[in-house]
Amino acid sequence: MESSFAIIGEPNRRAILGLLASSERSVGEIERCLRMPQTSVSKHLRVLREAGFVEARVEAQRRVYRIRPEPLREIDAWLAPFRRFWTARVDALERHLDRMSKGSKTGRGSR
Amino acid sequence: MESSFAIIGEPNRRAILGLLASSERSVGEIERCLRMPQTSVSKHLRVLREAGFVEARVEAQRRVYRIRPEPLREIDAWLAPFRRFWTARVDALERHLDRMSKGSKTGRGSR
DNA sequence: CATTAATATGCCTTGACAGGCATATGATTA
DNA sequence: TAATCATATGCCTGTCAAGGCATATTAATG
Repeated sequence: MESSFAIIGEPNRRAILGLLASSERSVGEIERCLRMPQTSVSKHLRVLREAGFVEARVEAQRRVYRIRPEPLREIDAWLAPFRRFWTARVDALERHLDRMSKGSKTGRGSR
Repeated sequence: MESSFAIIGEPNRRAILGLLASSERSVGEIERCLRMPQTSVSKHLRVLREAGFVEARVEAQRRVYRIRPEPLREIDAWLAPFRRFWTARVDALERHLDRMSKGSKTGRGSR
């Protein structure tokens, strides 16, 4: 399961990440929120953990999972070259860039 | 092959999209640039096309493919709730937001 | 019309992985 | 220590999709 991209291809995994986006949760909480079998949650969490999307803090018998941004950032970065397709308010400009090719260093801090 | 996320899970597909990000290309050009069998390119393009990532213009015997932004935008949108994890320069602010919840419109960029 | 170029499609095999179930591990409390 | 809660792991099975290969389709050109 190499790439970060493949990891978020799985809907349940996205759901888990979505949940954790708002705040950290224990496995049991995730299980209940998403109504998915505990064993399944644990497995997905393992994948997410090994890919660096989440990390766990041990708290008594439970493990509280939280987001780790790096892989998501990587994905965000990959999207960069495409942003001009919807960021460019001026259509003409976009068309222009299209044939002038490489000029993708669109300086201006977008985000 | 439902979701847009699953689509970009495939490395070759990302490569194709990456190529098209700079400018539109024919199947043959993609084939040569990426050194991947034509039949494979065509299949991936089909998947990308059906998922709305690309569209083709017919030009004589060749089909020139170009990016269609929508699905990529969808992915970009999905990332939104996570951006605060790396956008927040001030750690304290982030912690704060964590319990104050929604306030993610972090507009103002310095630098 | 025959040939060649450009692209698409069908079939087949193989490998990955999600889901279900049972069970193991580890920590807690009585 | 036994019983229980919380989480992880192992095995098995079905599914689905990528890659290879041959071939079909469509357009251009001689």
